[in-house]
Amino acid sequence: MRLEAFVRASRNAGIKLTHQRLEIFREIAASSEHPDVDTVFRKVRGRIPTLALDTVYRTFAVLEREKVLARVSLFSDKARFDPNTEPHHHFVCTKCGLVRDFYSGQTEDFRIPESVKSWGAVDAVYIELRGICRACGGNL
Amino acid sequence: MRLEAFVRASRNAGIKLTHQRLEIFREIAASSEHPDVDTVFRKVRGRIPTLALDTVYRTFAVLEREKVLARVSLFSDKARFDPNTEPHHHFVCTKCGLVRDFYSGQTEDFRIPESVKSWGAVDAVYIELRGICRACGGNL
DNA sequence: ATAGCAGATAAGAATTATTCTTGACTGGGA
DNA sequence: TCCCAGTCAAGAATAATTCTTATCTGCTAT
Repeated sequence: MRLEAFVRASRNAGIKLTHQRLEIFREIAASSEHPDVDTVFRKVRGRIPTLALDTVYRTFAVLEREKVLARVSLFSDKARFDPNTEPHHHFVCTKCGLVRDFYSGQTEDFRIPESVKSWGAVDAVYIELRGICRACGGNL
Repeated sequence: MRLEAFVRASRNAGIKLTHQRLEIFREIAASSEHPDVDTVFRKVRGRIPTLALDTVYRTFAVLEREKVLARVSLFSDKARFDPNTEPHHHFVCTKCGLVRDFYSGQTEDFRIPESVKSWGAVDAVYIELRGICRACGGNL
């Protein structure tokens, strides 16, 4: 169960296990929909009426640093656009945010899992290779 | 050449081909680094000093709608977090934004292109299946 | 070539998401 | 129980994005 991992990670990292953090974690762990910060805030506030939105942000930041959870999508803050309209993929440096295009014929071979097929129709297979670019110390 | 596609698409869509739009498109088409809106704004402003930031946003919105370019990363505006720390992938509905997790053993088989290897070290293969969920009309 | 107009633009205000500041508070070790 | 580093709430501050309004301009029909 995820709650245990959370408790364990908190102790390891020397992070205080507060009521707020517990409820925030409970909320996001209970959902399979990756709710945004504000949604979590409103839900948890039902249980802790004095909760501040900033506490939700800070809690997520801490849990992300401790790898208890991960941010969905690396490119978060600023909008970026891609003039390349052919189907292609990206290599992304998780350190500096560098993005480079690459192509692969292998997407044809990808077998869509049955579970996914039952959720809807798949139009595109997008692959993101995440790593560290040379400038940041990858492949030295 | 991309500029032609842009000019063609503009005419097709009945969009006016203004000086500003041309320069904004030139700027992003010239770069392979998917610069953010503000970077494009500053560069183009060197050539058109009266350019407004909002024009860059509007131009990208129009070009995105006309499919002349695409937004890098679907989840743009709000931060979302994922309590699932095992390696996994996502099915994303491009209409309503629904996100569901799925697993696949096939990432092991993915051959990293040589070009990518030369850019840096790859740590993870993330796959995003994009389509339309049932609720939005997929798989009817 | 020119007029007229639908659509585009600049400028700055407004909105929305996120982070910072400050002073009060608390979990948990000594 | 005391202590204090770390945490919290509240609201201000920042940053990204969008909206409003008045002015202007590309383009089609003339």
